Amino acid sequence: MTNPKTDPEATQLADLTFKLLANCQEKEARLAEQYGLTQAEFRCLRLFGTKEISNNKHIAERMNLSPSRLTRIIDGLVKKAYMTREIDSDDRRNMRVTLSKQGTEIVGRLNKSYIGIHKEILDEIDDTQHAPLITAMTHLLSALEKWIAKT
Amino acid sequence: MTNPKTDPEATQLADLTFKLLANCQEKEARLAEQYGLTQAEFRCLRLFGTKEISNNKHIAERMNLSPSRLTRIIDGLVKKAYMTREIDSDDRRNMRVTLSKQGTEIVGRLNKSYIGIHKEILDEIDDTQHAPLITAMTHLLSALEKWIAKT
DNA sequence: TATCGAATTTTGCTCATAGCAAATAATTCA
DNA sequence: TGAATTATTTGCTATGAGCAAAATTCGATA
Repeated sequence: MTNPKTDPEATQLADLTFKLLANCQEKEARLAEQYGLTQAEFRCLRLFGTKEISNNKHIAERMNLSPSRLTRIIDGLVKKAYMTREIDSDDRRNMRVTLSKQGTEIVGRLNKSYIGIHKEILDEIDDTQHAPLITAMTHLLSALEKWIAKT
Repeated sequence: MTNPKTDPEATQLADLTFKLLANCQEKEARLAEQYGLTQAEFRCLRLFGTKEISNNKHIAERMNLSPSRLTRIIDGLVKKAYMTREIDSDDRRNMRVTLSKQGTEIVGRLNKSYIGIHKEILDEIDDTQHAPLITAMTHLLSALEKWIAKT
């Protein structure tokens, strides 16, 4: 194993992810604002996608937030009429959370914008680099997930 | 130009950056906690590096935060004895912010850890993929910065 | 040189974000 | 049935962050 202190690749990667993090945060903040959403609401809607995820707790786990926090985020989305909340008749402890008509509509537009941004970004990069970029980042993501899991 | 609605590369990239963002945030949060720092303090120290950046306002701009917020972040770092703050004799309006001895020491350890994590991540990825990963991500970062600048 | 305007930091206030613990309601199991 | 468990919500509290005003200093100009 080489000396970690002077490993130039690891140093470069560290620098890249640090800067990417800041820039991606900025990107999401701007997009959320365009749609009149808070960042948490944005994340929640995008994570929700079109699939119906049953309960509060499940979404909270996926978003890495406490259930109580999630209650209030969904409060906001219900107030904005993007989501509806009703008692699950199979298990009356659960709240069945679903997208409203306006909800699916905005998620559609929002995903289109989000993808559009990445299309613009890809346009700035040489075509031959697209596939390597995707595979490289897929590897990076899975390695990162592994690192987080083992901590 | 192809149809953005169904562009599979842009869709994949969108998904990847969305997930990477969440995971990188988590990674930074854990590392900051290990060192008894808040995330803002962590970012500030890492951005500061070993170089001496003169004033409050300059750091605030780099960190994309308001000067008043920065004042309090540096308050914390001064309280933890990682930084010192003194009036700039050239322009007495400025506060000259510098790392203390313990500050340089912790920044060194912290950078080493940060790089170490990325070394662990690289270890999970095939050697031949390292260089492509770095170049691809460099392109991604510059394209992303360009997108943000033009918004 | 005296004064007015601009720049830098700090402080007080306010609001958003987020978790914890208690309360409530519903289910499961002994 | 009754005790333990699970899901959600509510009250409280702490932290994160910006805005506006105050204090200090600098610079330019009349």
